[in-house]
Amino acid sequence: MKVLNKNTDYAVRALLSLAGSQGVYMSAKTIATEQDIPYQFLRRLLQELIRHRLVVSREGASGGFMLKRDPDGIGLRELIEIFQGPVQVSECLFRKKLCLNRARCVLRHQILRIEQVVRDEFEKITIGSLLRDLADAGREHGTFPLNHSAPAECSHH
Amino acid sequence: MKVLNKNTDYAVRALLSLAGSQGVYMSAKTIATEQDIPYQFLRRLLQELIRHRLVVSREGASGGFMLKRDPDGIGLRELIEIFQGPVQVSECLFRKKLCLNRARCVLRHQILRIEQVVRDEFEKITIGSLLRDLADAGREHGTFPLNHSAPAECSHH
DNA sequence: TTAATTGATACTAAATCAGTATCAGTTAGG
DNA sequence: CCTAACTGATACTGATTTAGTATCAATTAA
Repeated sequence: MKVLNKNTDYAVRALLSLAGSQGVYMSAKTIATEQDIPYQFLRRLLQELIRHRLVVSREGASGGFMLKRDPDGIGLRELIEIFQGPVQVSECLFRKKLCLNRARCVLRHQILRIEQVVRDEFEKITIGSLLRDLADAGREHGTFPLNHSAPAECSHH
Repeated sequence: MKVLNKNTDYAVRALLSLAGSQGVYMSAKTIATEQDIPYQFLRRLLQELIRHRLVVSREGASGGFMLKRDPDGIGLRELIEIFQGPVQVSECLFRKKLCLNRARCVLRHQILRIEQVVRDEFEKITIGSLLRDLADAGREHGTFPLNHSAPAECSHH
């Protein structure tokens, strides 16, 4: 059971880059390099983030992307819902009103409870909180957060 | 984000049927009819449950399947791990020791915490607990739990 | 003018998901 | 001893999702 797909995963990292350089436009190429995300893939994600009004863009040379919303207001839950649809445990059985026989749908309220727990947990984790963690980790190691010169170690197999 | 796939989903329901008729062998056909699960699909799931020693089988005419373990000891977590692999949030980034640079893996400990929460929640839900809920729901409505004559309403689209 | 950039799509390969089909071996009961 | 009802094992299929690539047009700073 893998919870986050590449879309969400990359989106989180892209937003961390953007949150780390607020006020200036950052190009997709820069983000892609910094976070080791496939360039064209990233561009689609950014368009999606624009559609959801999390970031804004400026076209043309020296254009790029900038975070529009407060990093503390962007939770993992929202990103998951954008890129992977609503958090739900089992679609066919417990949704869709197919199971009119309540005795057959006994799992349902348990499942709904878990869905709520999962949503709440992901809601707690925001781009802002992650960025602070990242800054702390950087301080511990005497490096700047989101150090641009850091090697891209998360390469693909 | 869909948490349970059909495998897990059907497995839970099959185990509920088996737990509801402990001590006797129940054929795949009976379970399939009772829970409205595609017959051949179900047979593969049952083989998998045998391999994991959750159920035992008897071959030949009037053969079938029987629950081997205590229903209270079979949690959703175990079933998810059998049919969907270990509960993990994001494979590539935070696993596999690829991210040696700790500053780049800041999400990791947050993610691990969520993974634990999710595992714990699914652990709490067992075949035994579900069966009791089901019996309660049945009593409320004046029907027997897992009533064999109940119509199969969860048909597929 | 041009090089760097975003906007918008179209395309592909591989993996996973959900389901079907087949054949061999086993067993209870007539 | 036959046969019908089973399980065991495995191969196959079509649809969908996932992850990634490619292309072309429009915009803008220098």
